[in-house]
Amino acid sequence: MVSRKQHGQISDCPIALGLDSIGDHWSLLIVRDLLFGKHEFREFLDSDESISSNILTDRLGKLQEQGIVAWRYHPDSRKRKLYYLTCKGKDLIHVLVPLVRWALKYHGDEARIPPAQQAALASGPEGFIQATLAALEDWESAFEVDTKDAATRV
Amino acid sequence: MVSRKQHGQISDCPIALGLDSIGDHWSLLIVRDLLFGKHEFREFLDSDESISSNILTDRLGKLQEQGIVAWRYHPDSRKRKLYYLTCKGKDLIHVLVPLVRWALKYHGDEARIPPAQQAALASGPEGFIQATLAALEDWESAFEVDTKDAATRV
DNA sequence: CACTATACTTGCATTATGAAAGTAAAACCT
DNA sequence: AGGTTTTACTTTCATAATGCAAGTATAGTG
Repeated sequence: MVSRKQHGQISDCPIALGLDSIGDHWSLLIVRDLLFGKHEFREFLDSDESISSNILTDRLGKLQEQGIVAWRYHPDSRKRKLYYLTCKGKDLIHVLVPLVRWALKYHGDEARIPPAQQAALASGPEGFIQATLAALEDWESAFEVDTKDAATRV
Repeated sequence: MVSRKQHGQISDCPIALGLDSIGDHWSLLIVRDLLFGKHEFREFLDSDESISSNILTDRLGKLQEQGIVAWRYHPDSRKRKLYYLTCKGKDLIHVLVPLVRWALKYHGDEARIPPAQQAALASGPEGFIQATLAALEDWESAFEVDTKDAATRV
């Protein structure tokens, strides 16, 4: 195990509490992948940011501990796991979208958005959120996961 | 100098770019302090999270490099610096507020909010943002800082 | 001109990170 | 059935970031 504490519950400020959950370099990027259609270990490894497998394992574990991520076996194979966001995890879209808007406003020249999201984004922040969550719900019913139960399967 | 690169520009995803600016344990907490009336080195040191002075120096430097924070001397003394948020920095309130809402929703039992913010928060997210920014602007005109110029004074 | 306050810096021990290689179990392939 | 491949991790080890304590430089104070 690489590590188990993040920042270590240093204050009762909600911002500090929030950062304690997702305020590291990788957690929000994994949440992003999960929001936009990636669900397997290998898919996260293959993202542009090229996370190491040990860090990915660690962060997936922490996100599960916090009830942000859960998983089930792939229906076709017990050697594949399908990770997905719980309600708590999906709610982070309301943090991610303002972050994207800020980054586009001030670093828009360096930023590039995958074509798949371009269209949804054109409909404004609210439309983008609705479209993204609707796509996730399609996936959830296709794979029969219920994001109401935040329980971690071990 | 403790460090100069954060994550190191690993992809052109706006989320990764945003995290590169503020995705560490301390930067957003400093921005929070600056949003809510703290302006001096010692005040940041005295926050509940008890940041180390070397880390504080480092992060203030990085935030200045990125045009999120600037400073001027205290009118009463050239040995005191007054740090303040640029427009780019103040805009992060639109990221912080959703983060607070998320944390309150899922960690509300552990969270505690200073009385000063309780009232403003009661008027809803938009009212809170307006009240916070209005208070900042009062400070800015009292100390004659112009947050339109993001230039770093050295 | 000593004394204090502010804003850092430095040194050093501890902890986190990252790249590469290794492993265990399931599935697939003659 | 037995070897190979795939998936999801673990382990190892070098490097980088962090955190505490102590030190320094400069401005202002008595």
